Amino acid sequence: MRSAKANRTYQKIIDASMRLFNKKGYYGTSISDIAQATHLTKGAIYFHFKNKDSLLKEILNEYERTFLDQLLGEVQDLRVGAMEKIKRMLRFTLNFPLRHRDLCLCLTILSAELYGSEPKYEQDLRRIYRKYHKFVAALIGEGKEEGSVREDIDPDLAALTIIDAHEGNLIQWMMNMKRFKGKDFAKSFMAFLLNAIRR
Amino acid sequence: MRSAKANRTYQKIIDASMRLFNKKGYYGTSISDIAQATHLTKGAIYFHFKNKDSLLKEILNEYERTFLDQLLGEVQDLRVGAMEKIKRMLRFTLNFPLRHRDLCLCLTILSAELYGSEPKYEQDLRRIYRKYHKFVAALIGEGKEEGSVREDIDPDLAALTIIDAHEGNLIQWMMNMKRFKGKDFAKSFMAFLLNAIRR
Amino acid sequence: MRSAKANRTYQKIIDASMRLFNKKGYYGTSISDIAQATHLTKGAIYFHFKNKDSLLKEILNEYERTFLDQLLGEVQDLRVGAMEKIKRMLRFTLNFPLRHRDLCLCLTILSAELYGSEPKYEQDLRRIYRKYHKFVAALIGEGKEEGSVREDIDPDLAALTIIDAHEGNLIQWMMNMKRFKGKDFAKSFMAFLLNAIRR
Amino acid sequence: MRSAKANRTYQKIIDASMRLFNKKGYYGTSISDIAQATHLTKGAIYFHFKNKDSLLKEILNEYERTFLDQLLGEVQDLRVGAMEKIKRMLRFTLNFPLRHRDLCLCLTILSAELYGSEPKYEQDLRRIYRKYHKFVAALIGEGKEEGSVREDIDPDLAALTIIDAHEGNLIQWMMNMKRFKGKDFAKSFMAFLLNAIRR
DNA sequence: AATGAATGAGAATTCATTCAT
DNA sequence: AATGAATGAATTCTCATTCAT
Repeated sequence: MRSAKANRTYQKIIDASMRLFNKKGYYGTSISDIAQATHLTKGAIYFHFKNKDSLLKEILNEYERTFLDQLLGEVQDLRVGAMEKIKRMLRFTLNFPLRHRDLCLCLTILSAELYGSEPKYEQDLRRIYRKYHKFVAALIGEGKEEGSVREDIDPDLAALTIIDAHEGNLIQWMMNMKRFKGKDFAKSFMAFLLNAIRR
Repeated sequence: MRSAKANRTYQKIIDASMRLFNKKGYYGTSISDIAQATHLTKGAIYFHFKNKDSLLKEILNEYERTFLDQLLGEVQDLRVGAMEKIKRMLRFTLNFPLRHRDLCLCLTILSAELYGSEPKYEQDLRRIYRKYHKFVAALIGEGKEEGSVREDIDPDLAALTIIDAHEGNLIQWMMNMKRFKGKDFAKSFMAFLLNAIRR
Repeated sequence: MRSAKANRTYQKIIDASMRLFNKKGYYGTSISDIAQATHLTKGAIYFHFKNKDSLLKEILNEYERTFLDQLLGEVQDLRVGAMEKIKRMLRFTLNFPLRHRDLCLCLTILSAELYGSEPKYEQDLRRIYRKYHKFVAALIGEGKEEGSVREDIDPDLAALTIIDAHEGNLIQWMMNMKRFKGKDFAKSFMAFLLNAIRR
Repeated sequence: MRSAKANRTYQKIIDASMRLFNKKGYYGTSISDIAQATHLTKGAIYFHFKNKDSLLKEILNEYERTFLDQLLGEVQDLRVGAMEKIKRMLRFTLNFPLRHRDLCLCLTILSAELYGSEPKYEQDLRRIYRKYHKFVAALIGEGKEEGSVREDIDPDLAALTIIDAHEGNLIQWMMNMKRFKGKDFAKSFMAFLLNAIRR
């Protein structure tokens, strides 16, 4: 059982790392950078994390816990129609970056930077995306059966497209942060997607 | 005026760099890697490129020339309706990665990896995206005037969404290359976007 | 506050650097050379010094502290005549290289090698020489007022000449180390200079 | 027999090299720098000079020819008293840098930078200085016999001191170029030296 | 007489990681 | 729980030199 102090330090390191990974990328961020940002020494960081990799994996885990598992928990077992679930899913997905900006950008950036680079990261990333994709595709499938989603939509490909769009959205949002407000962005985006699939 | 031999070597370096940046990211790729991949020495790379930065900038330039300028050239002055232009724009955009896979992925990866990291790249990236965005937004605007695009669509945000989606699409495509064919992906994606905006 | 161990290592690096700079010049000496000479790794050198430049600057500082400030401290406020001060100044100056051989040669070599090359060093070198020159010129001025120094001597130019002579002396001493003893050299040199200015 | 054009290029390279060695030192100057300064390619430089070493040696030779041999030729066989010869020697020596600034500084800088660094340069430098020293010492010896030079002067050490002073003088002159005029400098210096040895 | 492409060794510097304290 | 010193391998980049043309 870790002490409260240790826990605080641990989270401080995670938070600083996310911010730095967003700003400078994974390879662009050194342990020294993280040490400086947390007012700790490099040694201290190695006390809390086995190595740079494990820092990354913890961030991926945090994403899975706070985004994916949360999303599934909130939507999956609702006793409402499929289209309503889809709307809630989109709302959750689009609101998430507003509350967890760093975590969210971090995942997007890391997937672009690390995907393909080394199998050790690939596996984790793939697992997360598969889980996400499977869930979205299932919802769209339900929608088709229910008749609220257009017939010519392939659930697999549509799910992929929605996730893609959301990913790219984050990248563009990051690049245009000063020009558009997150709320407007999210609203326009949601309407856009609903138009696309709704019968 | 560069000699034919120099030109060949130059392009060989650019090509290998794109492939490597895609696979391992910009920071993850060393000049040594590029030297090995091209069967040249590190010194030879530095004969053709001032430094690693300029290698990157040349790739960005190449993207601007082969994708953006080409797209603008082909679509802008057509004597057809706005919706037809939008369709051609989407077709060009979606076909492009099939013919220029490395260049295209490279841009996506680099924008995610480098954006925000260092102002020197930011400027170039921003310039390219602005140009792209301005063009797409103008087309959608034309479509609204013409009456072929839904009235509740904001051209600026919709353009952004289309570009986003396309970006994210590439990331996902990269991660799912083995599961879906590029052609199917593109087709599904195009239908999706047209549904979203068409009146 | 640096630990005792760090201080020892720090000084070991400074000492080795001076010896190597004397033997091979600043540009001729690599960090690898210094690492080998100190039985440390290159990384360890960079732990103690930001870069090669700062190593150099520390040596210049050390010269200022151990030679110039010491000299000023010992001579400036003596309650004796100007000519006596001049003699003591010369004695101090001429004895200094016998006790601080490396430091002294190092300064001479670095000034010849680096002067004009890069403004970053120029500033420091100039500061040190100005301070030295100002002090010597003042002493000679006092001597003139006192009547013990020839009237046709211009303090500024004479000070410069004395400093020059001393500098050149070191270069030649270095080149003739085996032929002349430092003591004889210094003695002859002192007589020479006194003859030159004494009324 | 080299063509006129080749000779011109050759000299252009030598001149540029001297200027650059003065400004950035021997190790600080690259063949690329020289190529740029001469508007030639590196290859062209290697056509005229075997390597960087031989460039240096040619400069040392030029110094020996234009300074030393000239000085000996002008003074050695004069049918005048020793003190007069000494005066002429000093005048020649002190005027030389005014007419051959680059060559002169070059020698000083190279001796400081290279002496001790590598035997191959040491030899040449030592030869030149020995020849110079031998000549000056002989003159002072003659002066003593003639009775115009103080009895307590040791010719060997005095010669060394004069050469030293002149060397250091150049370094200081270089560092103070803007503050003192060469002419004044030389005059003050000559008076200084004559005072020192004259009976 | 000169160019331009390329080599290969070595330079400065960074950085993940270790470990005694 | 954390520090500070050190390692060693990798990285970007420079540079003297070569050689076919």
